[in-house]
Amino acid sequence: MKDKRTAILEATLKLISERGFHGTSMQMVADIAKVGAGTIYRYFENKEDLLSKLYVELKIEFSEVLLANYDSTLSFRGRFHNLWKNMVHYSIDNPQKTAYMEQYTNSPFCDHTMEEIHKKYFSKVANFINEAITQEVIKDVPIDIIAIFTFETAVALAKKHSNGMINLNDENIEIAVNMCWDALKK
Amino acid sequence: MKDKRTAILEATLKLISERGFHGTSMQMVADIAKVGAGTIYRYFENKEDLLSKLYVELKIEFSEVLLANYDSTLSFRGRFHNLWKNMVHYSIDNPQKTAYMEQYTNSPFCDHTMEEIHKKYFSKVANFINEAITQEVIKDVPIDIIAIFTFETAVALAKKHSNGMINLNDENIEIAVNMCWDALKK
Amino acid sequence: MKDKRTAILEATLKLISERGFHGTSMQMVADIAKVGAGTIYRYFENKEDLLSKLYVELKIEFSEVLLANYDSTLSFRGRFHNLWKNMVHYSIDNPQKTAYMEQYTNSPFCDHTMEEIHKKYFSKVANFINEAITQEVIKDVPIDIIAIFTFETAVALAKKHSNGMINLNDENIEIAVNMCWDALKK
Amino acid sequence: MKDKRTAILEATLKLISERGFHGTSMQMVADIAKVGAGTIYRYFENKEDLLSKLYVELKIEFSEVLLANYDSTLSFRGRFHNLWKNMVHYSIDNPQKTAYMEQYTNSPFCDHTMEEIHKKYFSKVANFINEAITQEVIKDVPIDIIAIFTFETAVALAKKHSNGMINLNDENIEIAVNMCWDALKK
DNA sequence: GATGAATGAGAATTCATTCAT
DNA sequence: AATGAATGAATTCTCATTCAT
Repeated sequence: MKDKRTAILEATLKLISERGFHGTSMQMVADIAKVGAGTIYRYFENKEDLLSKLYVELKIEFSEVLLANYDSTLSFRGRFHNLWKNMVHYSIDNPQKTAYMEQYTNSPFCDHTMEEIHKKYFSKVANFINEAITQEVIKDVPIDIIAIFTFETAVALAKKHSNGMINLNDENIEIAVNMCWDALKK
Repeated sequence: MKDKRTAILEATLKLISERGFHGTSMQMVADIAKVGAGTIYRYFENKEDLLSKLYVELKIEFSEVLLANYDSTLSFRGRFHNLWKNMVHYSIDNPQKTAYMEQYTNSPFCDHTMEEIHKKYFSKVANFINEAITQEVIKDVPIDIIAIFTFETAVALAKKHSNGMINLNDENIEIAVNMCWDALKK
Repeated sequence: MKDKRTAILEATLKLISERGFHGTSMQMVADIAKVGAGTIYRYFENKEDLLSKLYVELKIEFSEVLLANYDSTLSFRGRFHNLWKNMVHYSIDNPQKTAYMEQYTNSPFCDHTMEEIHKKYFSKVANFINEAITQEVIKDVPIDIIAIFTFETAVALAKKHSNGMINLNDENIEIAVNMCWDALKK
Repeated sequence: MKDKRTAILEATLKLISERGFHGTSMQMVADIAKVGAGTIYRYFENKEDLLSKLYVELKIEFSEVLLANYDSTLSFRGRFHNLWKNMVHYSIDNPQKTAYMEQYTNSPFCDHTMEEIHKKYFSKVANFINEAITQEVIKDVPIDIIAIFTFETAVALAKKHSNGMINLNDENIEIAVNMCWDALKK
């Protein structure tokens, strides 16, 4: 059954986003998932594999959300606004998933295999950016620098929102997306 | 002696930046610091305290570096450029310290106590930003949003440089600082 | 079906002779036997029972081989030579079975129940020995001491051969059987 | 302190000779040794290392006992009798140690590293045997075959004695040592 | 102050066995 | 009869922390 696998992944997400890798034992995952401890190992090779599989699933989901309402009839600016807002809304609406992905990225589990996966699932976004560069709508700078001014800022904002440090209401989102666009546009 | 305390902090920095919280035991710290395992507990209450104290020291050092060449006769833009470049250069030159701070920030150890400390040591920078807002040189937006477009971008860039994903040469730094400024300026 | 039972016993023999009791899980046995894990428990009560049943079957086979070419027209010496060589050849030709039996004998599984079985299946050999004692061809000593100078030496030789420590060619076998006989003969 | 190390080794010997490798957990060893579970790992790398170190210590002790009363003024036959009786008496007097060594030898832990150790500590015995061969007192056969007719028989006898299958009184020992000698002598 | 041997709770993982299908 | 997913007790081993020296 897919049920148990899903329950395990959900328990892992919940626990790790709240307590960190450190503070989450396989037993805890099993308990929250209402599953025997050994059952986890029927679906995942070991703890590292569990964390990695969860990360990949979340990244895929995230990448799909970004382009949910992609509309090629819009201006680049309009498309960028949509993309960026999707990112922020997802991050706000899914604080656990966001926290998990951030934590995973900054952990020794996240090796170079993961970068491949990252690139694979974000290729559509990369295409959009490259097109905008070619059309001279945004600055002609390395795409990784562009990424920082889009992804990292969006995620960081959502994180501060979840922390309660910022109130990301519509007004503030509008401010932020415009700051992003100012940074990128030619 | 201050010596042992310093040796412990340095060993902690080295080990954790290379192996993560997970992979660093108190025994390892003691060995690298050439100190008995029990000695750590004369200077720090426990592991969490050690990690936290190290974080605070690094944050203070970092905050002091930022304003190293602060020159009130320069334009806001010029002062911002200096500030931002200090940040990037420090991050590039001190990859272990940067890695440590990032890791700590994304860990469950980093609770709200830390935010206070953060604010305390960055008050001078905050003053500079607020003055620029008042003088209508940069956008009038919450300071935490400003922070994201300055700190987070700078650190993220340095991290990608350390990873080898970007080559942060002078040209790229100039590009990035201008993107930052475009995001902020009115 | 007898098929599955046989497949399970063969898989057990193969695995345990190669990997030991320790290194052989019921799942491995099931996999090699191409049988569901639960199926083993239709034929054997539990792991211990499986190991014990296999041991008994091997001991029976072994005891039958010993007297394969028993020829009552031969001298005692001739009959002993045949018997002993059968033993050595069987041990050399069936290293897995020999390894299994040795391992089982030296394990806590092998309790006193097994000694009964041992005696039962080797009664014919015991009769032959006792007859030789009565006829004053071999020394009049307890049969268990005789057994050591026949069985144990044969098996130990075969084991050293399998290890590669001795090359049990025909010459060496002849040497050894004569040493045995010298030990026994009056 | 050597105390704890010794206590751990003694507990291991006792438990494993009674319950086997399988049936002996590190926790049991710790409990019997009256030591914390972690303490074992201060003295031994892991379970395998513990078992191996114990084996080596026992083999050394055993090899020393064999030649305890070696007297070069005696005939070869006399020296062999002493040697062999030492072996039997040690095996009878130390059933746990004997059981342990037997068990270890027949386990997957016992790899080829051990053979080196075996040869090292029994070199004096080997020298004695080789001398007897040179002097044409015993048969000129491979030393490993000689070894089987001395060591294996002695240990096997002692084991049967411990099992209660044989009563190894002085008479029976005399019988057995003579059988051995008959097997070896020219 | 400094040490490091000792501790034992807790971690990840395995595996014999069961039982619903 | 046969299966194999599920289980959870048991295992090995780690490591933060203590405390006698």
